[in-house]
This record gives sequence, structure tokens and C-alpha cells, in this order.
Amino acid sequence: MVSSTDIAQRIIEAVLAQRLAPGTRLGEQSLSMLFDCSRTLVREALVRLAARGIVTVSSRRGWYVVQPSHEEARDAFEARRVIETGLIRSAREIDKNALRRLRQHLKQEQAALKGDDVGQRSYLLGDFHVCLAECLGNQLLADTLRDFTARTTLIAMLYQSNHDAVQSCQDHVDIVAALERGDVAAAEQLMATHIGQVQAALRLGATNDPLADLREALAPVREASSPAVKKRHRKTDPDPANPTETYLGALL
Amino acid sequence: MVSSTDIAQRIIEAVLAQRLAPGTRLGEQSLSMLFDCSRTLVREALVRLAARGIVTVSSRRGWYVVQPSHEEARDAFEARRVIETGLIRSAREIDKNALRRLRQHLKQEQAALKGDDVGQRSYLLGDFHVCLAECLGNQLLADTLRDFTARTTLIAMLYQSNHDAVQSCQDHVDIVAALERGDVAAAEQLMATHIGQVQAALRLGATNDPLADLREALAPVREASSPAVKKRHRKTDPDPANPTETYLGALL
DNA sequence: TGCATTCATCTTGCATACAAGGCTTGTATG
DNA sequence: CATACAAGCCTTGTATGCAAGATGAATGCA
Repeated sequence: MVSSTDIAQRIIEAVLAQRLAPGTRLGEQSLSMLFDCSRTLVREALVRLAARGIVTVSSRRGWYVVQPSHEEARDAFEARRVIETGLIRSAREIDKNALRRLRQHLKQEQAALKGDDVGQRSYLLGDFHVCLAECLGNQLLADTLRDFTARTTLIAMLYQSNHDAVQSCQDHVDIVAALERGDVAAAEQLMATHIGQVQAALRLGATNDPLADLREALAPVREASSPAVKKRHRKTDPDPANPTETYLGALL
Repeated sequence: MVSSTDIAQRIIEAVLAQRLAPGTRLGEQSLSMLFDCSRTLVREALVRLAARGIVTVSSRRGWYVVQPSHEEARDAFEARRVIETGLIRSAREIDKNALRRLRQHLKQEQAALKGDDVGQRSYLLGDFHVCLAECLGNQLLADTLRDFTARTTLIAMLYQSNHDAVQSCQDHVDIVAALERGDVAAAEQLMATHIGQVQAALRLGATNDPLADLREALAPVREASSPAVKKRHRKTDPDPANPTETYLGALL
């Protein structure tokens, strides 16, 4: 039978794979039906995820995937920059096995770039950073980074990042190369730049208009089937006849 | 009525004030009686704390305050060093209000040093670091540091730190002084040294002997009522007639 | 006496029932 | 036609009941 750990993991994986958009409603009942268990287990999973900053609950209204504010987005990127560069900086020497694992990971990333599974691609690009932290020998920071990476993934979705996956992967390759030749200073600098570029690719409109999203979404279309429009459609306009499947099918 | 948030906060405060030792059992029923609520609320609080790494559950045996291993202790100190020095390093300019708040906090620390409330002292010394992170403008890292500080507090209890509270407070004063004169490089260096010294004060026997603790605890006494013996006694040998009061009274 | 086994007790794990509050929608009224 | 209001539904919040497993004491046996 499923445990609350399973449920939480499935949700966080769906977030990392960009299959759950920020603001998605996660009803206890829907999830309990989806996982064929009681609300108790679902609730436990959601409480855990709330403690990790992935979901929030609005009293007697429902659970939602977090929608980080501009300030929270800034904090999250700064946190990642601080942790990841600091971890590289304080790295003594990198284990042979760790380097092999990193190279293996890069191979997977490159394979995913050739494929067409956007979720897999997003997941691997984020997981690189967690993997790196583990290879640098700090499990606590690796776990912390997993949550922060999920947050930045949500931020990227929310603020419609236009960052290039190929570029990200290339950055990762460069970082590992620097580590392999023992040039930690270069690796640290590359990581700082990399995170900075991902952050810079966000469309952080300085608007205070709470209707901005809706306005943009409902603007008259220019091209009939541009990718952006299609993606937007999928996120904000699900089939009203079967909301559970549309929203939560991503978990299965 | 109490909420699960209240319960979790009380527990974490008790840890930060060194009123809950690592390994302390936190029975759901005991806590529900103590807080006069159902087990549901207690459970929710414990699940949250487990997600934050403060407690663990052993299946159908009970909940316990975590007892970090040597590796986890190392990771926790490295994590704090990375985050706190990185945060200082990337600090642009420190707000006037923030500096005032830090000075205020130092005053509280110094007052606590004169008093005899060891719990308050421990709490404030740890809270300085959280306070600093907040003053440097990153709430996410501040929240993370609160958990890590709780961990290091538990580590200090577990490995019987002999670090001097007066020294810690002086370090804090020096760090704030460096920040006030805008010398972030000095502040960063001071912070690194400070955390290093706290870590160095641990009695981390390099032994692989799992009986080391027991062996030391059961060694023949030399003085009848040395403080170390008394402290040890209080932690491991509570009144068997009233375990709830003895263990959990610390929360109230 | 030493040891294995059984049983009682205590713990968490999970499901369910019910309570309480918020949101939507239908309706009446100006 | 707009607005105020109210009923009903849907959601989470909390308590409780029962099941399953772990622990330790008691007991029987060699």
C-alpha cells in the first residue's frame, strides 16, 4: 500500500518535472481517491510538504502548490547561490566515484535533451545540483537543495522562464570539467554565473497588478497554435468535466 | 485551543533552550495529555518536526528527539558555515534598523549571561544566527538556519560541548562590530572562526566503539558531585515513577 | 539456574465520523 | 439590471476507534 512518503515524493517529483504548476489545487479527497487511501495519509504527506515549503494550505479552502512571490523568488535564488558556491568553495578533493557519478548524470542530461520528454529534462537539470551536493559530501545540504530546487522550478514556471535547457546543460558540463581538473575557484565562479543566468531568464514583471496573469492569458491570440499559447491553455483551462484527472493525472 | 503549530513551536523552543535532550521520547499520548488535545494534533506537529529533522519516529515504538551521528554533526556545522559566511559575503549594505535589532539582541545575550537561566542563554546564543540571517534579508535561509541551529544545539548536548557561552557572546559582538563598520570580509572571517570554535568544543571521540558513551558514563566516579556527573544523571536517569512529568515537563 | 516461548500491554498506523467554516449559486428586492 | 442575502455544498479540522506490531514480563521446561 502507498505510504505518505510515497505520496509526498510523487508530488515533489511532479513539481521537479514541471508536471504540477504553481497554484495547482491539491484536494485531500481527490488525492485520496487517486492513491486509493484515506485522507489521513494524504494529509500527512501534505503537512510534510508544507513544512518543506512546497505546498500551502488555506484554511478550509484547500491545499495548493506554492506560488512564490518576487521576494521569495529572490531569496530562493540567493539561497541556492550561497549554498552551492559555498559548497564548492569548501570542497577539499572530489572523490573518484563522485566524479564518475557526475559524468554519468551529464550523460543522462544530454540524452534527455535529445529526447522530447520535457519533464525528464527539467527533472534532470534540477537534480544535477542535488547530485553535486551529495557528491561534495553533505547530505543535509543536498536535501535542503532538493527543496530549494523544487522552489526555483516552480518560480521558473510561474514567471515563465525562457532559459535555454541546452545552455544549462553546457554550464553543468563546464562546472564538472572545472572540478575534474581541480580548479574549484573556476567551478565556483561558473556556478555563480550559471545560477545568475537562470535567475535572469525569469520574466519578473515589476507590476503590482494582480490581474496581470489573467489579462495576459486572455489576450487575443496572434498565432493559432504557438507553443506558449498551448502550454498556457493546458495550465489554466482544464476540462471542467473531469478536473481531478486533468489536474492530478500528472502524478501518475 | 492549541494548534499543531503551537505544539511544534514549543518543542523546538525546548530544544533550542536545551530543555529537551537528544533521544528524549515524545509519546503521542503523553503530549496529547500535556497539551489537552487529541493525538491527531500531536501527530501533525511531530510529522512536521520530522520533516525539519528535529525528531524521528521508530515504527510502532515511538517518537524521539534526534541524536545526530558524527557525520550528521559534521554536515550540520559545514552547512551553517557555508550559509552564514556566504550570507555575510553577499551582503550589500546592512539596514540601519537591522543593525539596531542586532545590537538589541546582543544586549539580551549579555543580560542572559549575567542571569542564571541556562535555557534562555542557550536560546539567545542560537537565535543570534537566525536573527542575523533575517537582518541580512533572506527569510528562507533564516528559517533553514533555525532548524540547523536546533540540530547543532542537540549535537552540543549529545557530544557534551564544553564551549564557553561568554566567548560565544563576545564573538557575536565582534561580528556585529565588523558589520557596523562595513567590513564584511572581517565579519565573514570572524563567523567562520566562531562556528569552527563551537564545533571544536565538541567531544567527538574519534572512536568507532559504540560502547564509548556507556563506558564513560559508567566509569568509577572521582568526585562525589561534580557537575558533569549531575548533568548526566538528570538526563539518563529520570524518576521512573513519573516519566511524563520528568521528560515533558520541560515543554511547559 | 538458564533459556525459550507465550501472552499481556503499550505504542503507533490508519480509517472514519462528525464538526465548522468558506464559497458558490440561486433568489428576491430595490 | 444590479445588489444584497441566504441556503446548500464542498472543503478542511479534529477526535475517536480499531488494528497491527513491538516490547517486556511471566511461565514452563530442560
